[in-house]
Amino acid sequence: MTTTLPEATPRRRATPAPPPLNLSPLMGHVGFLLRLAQQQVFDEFHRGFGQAGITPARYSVLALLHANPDVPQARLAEALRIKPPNMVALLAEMEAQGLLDRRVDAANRRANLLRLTAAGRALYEKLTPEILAMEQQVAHRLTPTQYATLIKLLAKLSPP
Amino acid sequence: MTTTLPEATPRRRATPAPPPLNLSPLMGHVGFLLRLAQQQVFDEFHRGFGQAGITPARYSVLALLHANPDVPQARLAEALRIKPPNMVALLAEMEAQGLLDRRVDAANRRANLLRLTAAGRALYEKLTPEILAMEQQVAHRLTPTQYATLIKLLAKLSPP
DNA sequence: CGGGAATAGTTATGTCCCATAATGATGGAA
DNA sequence: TTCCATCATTATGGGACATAACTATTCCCG
Repeated sequence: MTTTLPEATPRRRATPAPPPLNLSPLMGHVGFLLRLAQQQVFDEFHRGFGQAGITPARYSVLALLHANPDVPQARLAEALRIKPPNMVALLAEMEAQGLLDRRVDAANRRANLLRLTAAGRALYEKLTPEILAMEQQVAHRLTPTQYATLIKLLAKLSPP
Repeated sequence: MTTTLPEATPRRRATPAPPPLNLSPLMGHVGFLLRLAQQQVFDEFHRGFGQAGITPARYSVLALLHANPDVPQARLAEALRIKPPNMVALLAEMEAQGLLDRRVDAANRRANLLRLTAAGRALYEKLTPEILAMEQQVAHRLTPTQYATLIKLLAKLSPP
């Protein structure tokens, strides 16, 4: 291989200072700001945990089943705001990964009761501190107090 | 048609009080809260403005071109965090709607300079107060001060 | 009891947004 | 002039979300 230039330095032009756009009309819109923020967090999530086959949706299933064992999947879907048809593949994959069990409720044979396997619990407990750290790192422009305030306001925004 | 029952009253069972799930493990995760909040705002956006063929992405184009006429589309894409390939159909549809013009930059014939038509400007000016009102209505659980704080913190979260 | 309606999960399907790779046209720098 | 960067575009795939229709089960009520 030839001795190439170090990558950081611009090879040719210095990109003649493109004048920045005026973003102010969108900065008052909570919808736009939410989209930007979520894109950042999700990109970072996929970058850090996508290799391990973990997505935000799957992690949210782990978290809720860890705190709520033996819940039927329709009630999990409603808590996560995921439509029942979209839960099917999600849970089937996680079951195939050995993270949870779907067992028929003996008292109501229509319902599937969900619970984490030992592997699912272990994965949840391993991931949680890493994910919390990642989220705080994404919010590094905020002080801890501001971050806590943001969490509180976002929680207040959505219906209980 | 037969004289059916009024819809509001439950026909048969009173839904025997399903015990609520414990959501607390997710309430500390900014990623989950952002997803819930964005889903609310976007659902309301589509409910209120979808009929008119207006999506959040299209409105954001209107807003930025209103404040930044004659901007090349690559720089618009980068400001909105939309990849250039995904801008093509978006702008083509808006051009077909008569909301904007794409004209070749005489000084750089690779670039398309974008600007709103009179109809695009009029639509932007008509929509903006309605959308701001809708967003504040979605956030009705927050005081005006809390809403302003939320906007400020979200803006701080994303890179300038 | 027996039949109709609600519940629970699933299948099939479509849409929307986002992403990468490859192409063609143009411009700039050496 | 030649090489490489830039700009827009096409083709394509993936992921999250939605609705409609189907099956199986259970409940209610006459």
